Amino acid sequence: MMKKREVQASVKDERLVQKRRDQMIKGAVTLFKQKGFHRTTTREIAKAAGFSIGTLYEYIRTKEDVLYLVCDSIYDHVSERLQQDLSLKSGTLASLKLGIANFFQVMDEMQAEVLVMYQEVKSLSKDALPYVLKKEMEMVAMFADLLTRCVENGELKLTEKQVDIIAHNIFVQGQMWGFRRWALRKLFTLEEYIALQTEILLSGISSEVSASQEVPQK
Amino acid sequence: MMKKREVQASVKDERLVQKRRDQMIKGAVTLFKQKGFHRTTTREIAKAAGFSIGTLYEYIRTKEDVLYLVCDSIYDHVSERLQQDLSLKSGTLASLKLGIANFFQVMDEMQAEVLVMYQEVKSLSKDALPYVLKKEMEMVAMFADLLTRCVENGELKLTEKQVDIIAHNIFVQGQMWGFRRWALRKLFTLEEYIALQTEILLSGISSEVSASQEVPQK
Amino acid sequence: MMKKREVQASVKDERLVQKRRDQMIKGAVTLFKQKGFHRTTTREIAKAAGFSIGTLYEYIRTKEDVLYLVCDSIYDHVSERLQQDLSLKSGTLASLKLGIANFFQVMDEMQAEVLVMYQEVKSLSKDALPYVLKKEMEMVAMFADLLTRCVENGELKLTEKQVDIIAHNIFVQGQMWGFRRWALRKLFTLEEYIALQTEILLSGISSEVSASQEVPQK
Amino acid sequence: MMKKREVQASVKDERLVQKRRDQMIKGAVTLFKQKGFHRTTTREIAKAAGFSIGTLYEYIRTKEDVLYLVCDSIYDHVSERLQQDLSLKSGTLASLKLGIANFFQVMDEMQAEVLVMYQEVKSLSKDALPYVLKKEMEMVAMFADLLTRCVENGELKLTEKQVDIIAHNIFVQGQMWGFRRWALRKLFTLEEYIALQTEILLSGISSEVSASQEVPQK
DNA sequence: GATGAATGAGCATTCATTCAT
DNA sequence: GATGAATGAATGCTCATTCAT
Repeated sequence: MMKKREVQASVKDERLVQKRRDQMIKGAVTLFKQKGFHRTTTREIAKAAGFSIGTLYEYIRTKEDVLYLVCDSIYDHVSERLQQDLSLKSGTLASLKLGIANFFQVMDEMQAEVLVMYQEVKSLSKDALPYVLKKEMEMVAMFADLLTRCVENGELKLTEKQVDIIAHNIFVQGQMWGFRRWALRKLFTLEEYIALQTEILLSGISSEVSASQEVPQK
Repeated sequence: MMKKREVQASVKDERLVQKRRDQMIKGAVTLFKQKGFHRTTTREIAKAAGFSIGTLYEYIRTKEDVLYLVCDSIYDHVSERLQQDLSLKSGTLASLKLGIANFFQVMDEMQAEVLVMYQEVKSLSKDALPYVLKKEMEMVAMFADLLTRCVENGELKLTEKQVDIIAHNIFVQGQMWGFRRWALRKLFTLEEYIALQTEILLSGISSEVSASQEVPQK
Repeated sequence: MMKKREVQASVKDERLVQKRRDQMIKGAVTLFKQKGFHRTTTREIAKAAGFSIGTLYEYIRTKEDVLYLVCDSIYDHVSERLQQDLSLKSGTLASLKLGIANFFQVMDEMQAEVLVMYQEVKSLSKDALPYVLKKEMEMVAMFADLLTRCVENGELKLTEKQVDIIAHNIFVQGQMWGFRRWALRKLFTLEEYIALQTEILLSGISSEVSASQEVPQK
Repeated sequence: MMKKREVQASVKDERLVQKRRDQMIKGAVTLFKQKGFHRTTTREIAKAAGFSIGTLYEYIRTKEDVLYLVCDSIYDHVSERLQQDLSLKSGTLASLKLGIANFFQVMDEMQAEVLVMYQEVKSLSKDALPYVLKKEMEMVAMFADLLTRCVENGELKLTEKQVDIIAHNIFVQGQMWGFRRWALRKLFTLEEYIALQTEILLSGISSEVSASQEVPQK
């Protein structure tokens, strides 16, 4: 796990800093969702967080810090959820399916946050960007690990490269649901989407027989 | 095909308008790539396009018009390329593979433009956004058509829903190469990426025997 | 009569200059009425006049020239109308009444133009302003002359100062009808206004008996 | 009395808002006098008021707000002065004369402000204009009241319409002194002007014998 | 003589950031 | 620690004027 990039605060009391930042992040996410990072003013963030503009600047140095804090917080939430699901599973096909399903579920729940993050990361300074990108790689790596364990267990037959690309695909298809929900919702429910993607993903890969009969035919 | 949303120009000469807008788009893409839409000033756009700020505003009404013009131009380029590839092909597996490969190729070539577009669309007004999103759906539909023809020819066995989701997947995996090249490049060349994705896509789907022997083993 | 302040034109043909300027003034008055001088652009003036912005500048040097031309033209019209009425009349009370009535009538007809002029004169340069103000004094002087002739004829008994102030009053009350028509119209018709003002003006001044029976009692 | 149209301020402290706006109005009047509303920039207003452009916008929303504030303030001053004079007087001829004299005096003192207002009101938005015009009607109404009381007391013999028109005349003659001082000053002192106008006004109207002996013969 | 594309100084307004209270 | 008034650089956009065709 990486060392956190520090955002400097004037206030000393660590507990207070955390509390204020949580308020700040909560307010900022709502605003960024609505209007994006650039169209949101620091005053609005302060107001949404429930304190004055002066106080806001006691806990951050620049507006960009808020974006970083938001991105960091989102990743923490998603990572945490994933870790719970993934780390404990043995390398079985069933656990893989569950992991994927849960990931898509998280992406659905945090859709707004994830959307915000992907549209605004590029606004992060050269300083913060790599940190955030590395976080993303960590999440892809979790899926790669899961797949690798399945391969080791003989449940899947994949080359290393295939493991990598499929891990990426899972991750991207999860994001896709968050990103393109406006289009996909017209075609599928989340459950259908999960079932279809899982089936396609595994159909050519698993040692099992094709699972096509599992696809819900709405 | 949709009717184009018009961007109003003060200048009457249509040929000149086209020329100046091309200069403008070219300059703007470069700048948006570097700094994003919001951090780019209209003055910078004018300068990059090779004319004065006053002249810029002879060809657009607002800064957002530039973004719209950029997005529109990107879609036109990509669509055009796709149409060439896709429309002429008969519904054979070979033609599908070619179509996918070409799409990924376009995404690689236009990576910067596509990246710009995806990070900035949300900055479009409520007026322009649906137009751009519809363009995207058109492109997904091209793949869906292609797949449907393969199904009709008996080369693939897919339900309608599967056609839809796979069309989306192809599209998103193309974008993924554009978006996440920074990560993927460390793992694959474009050719490998194309080969791997194609294989995974078709392995569980086609009526043929698994095509695993085609995967390049670098 | 003053020498006209010249507005320089690039075009030589005097007849053409006059024609184009008439178009220009007509268009400009309409626009100034609607939006005032400052909110009207030279492009709009050119368009309203029926030619291009380039052509506009063949006949004037600056935007302010248009305002001067407009003001000058309005004064010419009003002066001309007044001169017809006033100069020919002998110094009788009846002729005075007629003169006043006609002036108020003109002010009613040219209300828009006069309104424009009074709200925009201050925008004239230090160069043009005195010229326009002198025009105004000339018009006041016409009334003073008329009154003086009445005094000489024994129809009125007035000191010189009284002549001056009454001339001003007549002029200002005429303008008042133009300026404050929005308020006055709710109270009086033009005819009533003329009758009332005339009566008030003359009641304390003329050698006759009070003319109160002339007041229309609507 | 009308409800005030509110001009929104970001600053909360009402006392400070009033103080800053007073500074602002004072600076703005000076500038508008010199160059008119349109030729005055917001930066100049801020500077004249003694603070930065940013601070200016903490107390107004748009440049037009400054104009409105100026107009409003002028009316308040004039109204206040008038109210003191007019409201307390019984309906005697002497009090009427005093009222008129005081009004002309105010117009002389506030000449610059009044001039500014009359040349710039038309620049007010459709929102603010009616408010300002109504203020004007209120002032005319004060004179009408005064005249009516004189009629009731038998000091004047006037029809209702005559009351209305004379109230308007008084008001306009007051403004005339402010507006046309450049011309009138050559002919009269303020005192002479007041005396002459009062005499003319009352000579045909009052129940007294003509007051011509009161005219100052400078 | 007429046209209209090009120019760029100028302007209103915003907003991140600071700092005295 | 909290507040919010003050700041002024920065920005989108306008428009009078010019000049090559």
